[in-house]
Amino acid sequence: MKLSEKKIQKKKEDIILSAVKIVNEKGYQKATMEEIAAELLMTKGSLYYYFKNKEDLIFQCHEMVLVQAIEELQQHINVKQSNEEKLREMIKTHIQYAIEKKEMFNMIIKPDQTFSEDQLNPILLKRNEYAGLFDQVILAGIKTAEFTIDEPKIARMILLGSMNWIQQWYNPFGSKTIEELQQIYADYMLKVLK
Amino acid sequence: MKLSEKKIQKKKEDIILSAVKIVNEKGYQKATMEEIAAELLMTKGSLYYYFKNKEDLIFQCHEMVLVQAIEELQQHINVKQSNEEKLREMIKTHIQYAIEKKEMFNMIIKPDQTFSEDQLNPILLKRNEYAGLFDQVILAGIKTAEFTIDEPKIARMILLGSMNWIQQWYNPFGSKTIEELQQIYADYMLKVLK
DNA sequence: TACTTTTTTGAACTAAGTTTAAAAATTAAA
DNA sequence: TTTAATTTTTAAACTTAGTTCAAAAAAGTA
Repeated sequence: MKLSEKKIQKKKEDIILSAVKIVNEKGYQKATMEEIAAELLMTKGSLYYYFKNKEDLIFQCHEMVLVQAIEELQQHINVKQSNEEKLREMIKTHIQYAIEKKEMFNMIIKPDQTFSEDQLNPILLKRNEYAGLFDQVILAGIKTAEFTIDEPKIARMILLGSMNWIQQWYNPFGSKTIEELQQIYADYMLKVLK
Repeated sequence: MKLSEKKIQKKKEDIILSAVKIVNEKGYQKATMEEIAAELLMTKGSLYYYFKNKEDLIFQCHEMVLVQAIEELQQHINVKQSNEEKLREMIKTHIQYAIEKKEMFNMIIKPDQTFSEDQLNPILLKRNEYAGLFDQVILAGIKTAEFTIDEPKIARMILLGSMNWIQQWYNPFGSKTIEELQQIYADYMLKVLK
């Protein structure tokens, strides 16, 4: 009983990892069930033993990636001192994700293009959890007078929106390195908050 | 000759309008050729007499919408006086589009999720044309010392990115009206530029 | 009216997601 | 260790949406 459940769990994770890999390469639409299965030397039919359908599989990929991202952000909140410093680190982390996990990130930020009604709600909850970490730091910064701003929620959405946009134009061979972008964005975003 | 060409042109426009309508309602994926045709009391096969394939049809929808948007922006540049005022108006217009033409806007801002290599280039050119209008005003504002900023291109991408993001969370029944949002965004974005 | 060209159609084809009955592999029992 | 039960995988069939195509219908022309 216990053993076979672990085995099935392991298999699910393997499939999720394969799917994450292929979605990262090709995006949701072009990642076919066949290719995801082939990666593991299976046939696509087998995937339906573990997942209800493609949407369910990708949903669980989504969960895995977003949970990791939240954990990573959380660490930054715990470590740094001033709220400005915390936020700078969070901005850097977010930009890193936006650039390096582009396709998966895409599903996370625009879930409505991928998922249907019933899956959308838990996704939006997780996303709010992520955004809430930024809110925490912004509100704390307002309390300590590091930031002065009337609309913290909108400011946060400006922050995330502008950062999410980076992956639309970022070019690894462009004139700016990731580090430079992280620096510039952190600076400009703090101008909004101050 | 002339007459029949006009007739065919008219028909193409009808199809494009039908497609724009349905894409606006359902997004690219869920807008089927069948439904687009049915709207005009045709069968889907007929569409292929006028357009090479779905991508081509949607591409031409894209062109039509983006050309209109550029024209509208251009008018704001011509009318207003200071660069700050121009930019405020442009921001308001952009936000209006982002909210009211959500699905079509989506295709425009994330064309890589919809189009393939060969169609992508002309699309990116048009998009640059649109973005270029913002650059114009930002650079003019730097010259007149209305704005002080080292990275005008990145600032522009922050502007557009944060505005494009609005449609992800905007809710017509939420606590902020479009007009309030336009005002707040214009204010916050100018904090970045100043 | 008869002929030609344009437009539309409906059926067939393809590709990808999904279902399913049966085969294969694994596990448990005798 | 053989047999039976259960789990897992498969291959084929099915569905849906995009696409192609030959033929029919409609429109235009002489």
